Amino acid sequence: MNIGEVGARTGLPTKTIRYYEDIGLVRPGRDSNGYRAFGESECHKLAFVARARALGFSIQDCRTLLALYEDDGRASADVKRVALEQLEQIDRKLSELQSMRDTLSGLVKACAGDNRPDCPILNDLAAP
Amino acid sequence: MNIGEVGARTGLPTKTIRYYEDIGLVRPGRDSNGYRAFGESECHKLAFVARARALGFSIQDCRTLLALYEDDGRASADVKRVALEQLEQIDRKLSELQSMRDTLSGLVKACAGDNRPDCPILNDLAAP
DNA sequence: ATAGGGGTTCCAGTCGCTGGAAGGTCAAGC
DNA sequence: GCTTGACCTTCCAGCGACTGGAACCCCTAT
Repeated sequence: MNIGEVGARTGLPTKTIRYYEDIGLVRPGRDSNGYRAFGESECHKLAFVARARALGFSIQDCRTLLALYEDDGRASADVKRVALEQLEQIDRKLSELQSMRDTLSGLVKACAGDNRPDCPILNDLAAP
Repeated sequence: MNIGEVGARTGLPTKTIRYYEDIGLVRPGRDSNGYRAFGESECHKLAFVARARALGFSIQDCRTLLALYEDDGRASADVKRVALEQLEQIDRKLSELQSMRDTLSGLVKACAGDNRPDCPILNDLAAP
């Protein structure tokens, strides 16, 4: 399978797939013409990574998850721990964003948005 | 005022302040010994930027907001537009994170987290 | 023979810092 | 006067996870 087809199947840009090879996430073979040759399993791994990335897991987490996935003797607790940490990370980010949103939306509401210079948004940034 | 005091006043690391000078956000003078010399207004600008950054505005947005702040003839509509775009950005990010959270928390709940290898999280990543 | 659509490599840039090395400056204490 | 330590300076490199572009090779169809 060429890189283009893998991209089409996984939804990953070819650039990203090459990058994933660069950093050792996958190790496709090579055709005699120098083209990367992906087997089903490499393609599957990439799809796995694509889904993990879509859940916000870091590349390092993806490495860990892939290793666990390929380890028949894994404990699901190990997977769960990684996932829980990611969930906590998301929650931290969510609450940070939510508090930004609260502040900003208050300021936006307070701003007339007309052609006069008076502006509560700038006032707040200048001295909250 | 030396960079250290500006850092203490604004809460910004000195590294960041030097970086902000590098990219032209502020233009402190220099003492005869080569040290940066910040006046009240430069320090105030940095505090302004620090607060804008804390609301998630990009450096480019900060430039725009600073310029508007310093323009007595601005229209508050121009400020509001920048803020509204940022609010929308935050909302997009929030909903993306929320949907990650939903998926991930469902998977985490479904995972026993014991020492057996069977794991819904990995199953989902492998084929959702 | 040529055109196009694959593929390859390598290098640089993104964003917003952050770390570290190598060195100059200043105030306090001995 | 000398040392110590905290400050300051510059410059260069690296983070994460790609992304863009240049320059080139390969394959197929017309």
